[in-house]
Amino acid sequence: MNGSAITDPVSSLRASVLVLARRLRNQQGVGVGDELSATELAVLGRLSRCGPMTPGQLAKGEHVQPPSMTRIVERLETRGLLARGPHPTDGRQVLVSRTEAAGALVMEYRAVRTAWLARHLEQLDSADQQLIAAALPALQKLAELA
Amino acid sequence: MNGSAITDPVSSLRASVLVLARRLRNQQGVGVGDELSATELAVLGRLSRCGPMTPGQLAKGEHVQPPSMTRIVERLETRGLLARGPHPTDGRQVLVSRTEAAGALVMEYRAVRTAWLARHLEQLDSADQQLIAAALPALQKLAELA
DNA sequence: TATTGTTATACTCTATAACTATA
DNA sequence: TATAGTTATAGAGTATAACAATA
Repeated sequence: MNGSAITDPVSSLRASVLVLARRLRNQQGVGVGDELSATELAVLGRLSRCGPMTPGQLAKGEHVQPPSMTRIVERLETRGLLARGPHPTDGRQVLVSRTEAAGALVMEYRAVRTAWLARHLEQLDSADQQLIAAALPALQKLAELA
Repeated sequence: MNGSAITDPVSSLRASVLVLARRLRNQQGVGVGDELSATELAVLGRLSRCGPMTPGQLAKGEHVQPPSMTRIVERLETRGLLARGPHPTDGRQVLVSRTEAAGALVMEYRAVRTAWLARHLEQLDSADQQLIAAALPALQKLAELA
């Protein structure tokens, strides 16, 4: 009657992503001593993957505003998980890099959270698991689009 | 070198979901007069799809805690978008239902936000679009798992 | 005694606007 | 004058703990 007995695909994607993200956020810091938010973990992960970057690049990558990234970087620096250094050629910019201490912590966290998500993925039948796995690169592209 | 040049699938899913959700949240209320948050829209949408429900059922569905749902329901009631009524057989429970005013608003919002997401989906090549579409039911199941 | 919902409180995440410093 | 980053401020979203009412 209302036209959404079957929700349209885009709405379905939106709803699923919102719920999943909420659960991922609340799932954090289960057994690991130091608390690390979802975004903080994402930033450390990005630094691990891509090497030192400027706060601006990090902000673009995570799609947050620059002041938000300043905050995140600040907190991580306080905890000794990343270091701020000068940019070689541009005095305005800053180079943020992950510390060694962060390496171990990221691995620990990733294991815990990945386990949580993996546990849920395992509850799907293998066809569904494969569909999700197949769509991952596309989802990643979608998340990174301008 | 660090073992995550290729991020593992589960981490990739987590990262993409987090970024997408952030963007979906910030994308809200673009041209529509009344402001409606992502979760509020999700609740109204759920009521549209499933008919009147108790706050507890809504909380379970959206995977938020009961007090959070109380808040959301409160705000929506204040704006005349839903109504609280007595439960027919259990005096403790409450039946929440969408008002007619909400119907039009939901459609309007859905159009705006769906358009945003659709615009981004269109930037992917059609193979990627199909992969995402194919994975949607599985993602929905994943979001709904206990 | 268990369950449903609410109230009270606090914290995290993120944004916008204004400011500083360098290019 | 434009750009990178930061500071200051505010608001949205959600949680946990304690409480009330009904089963």
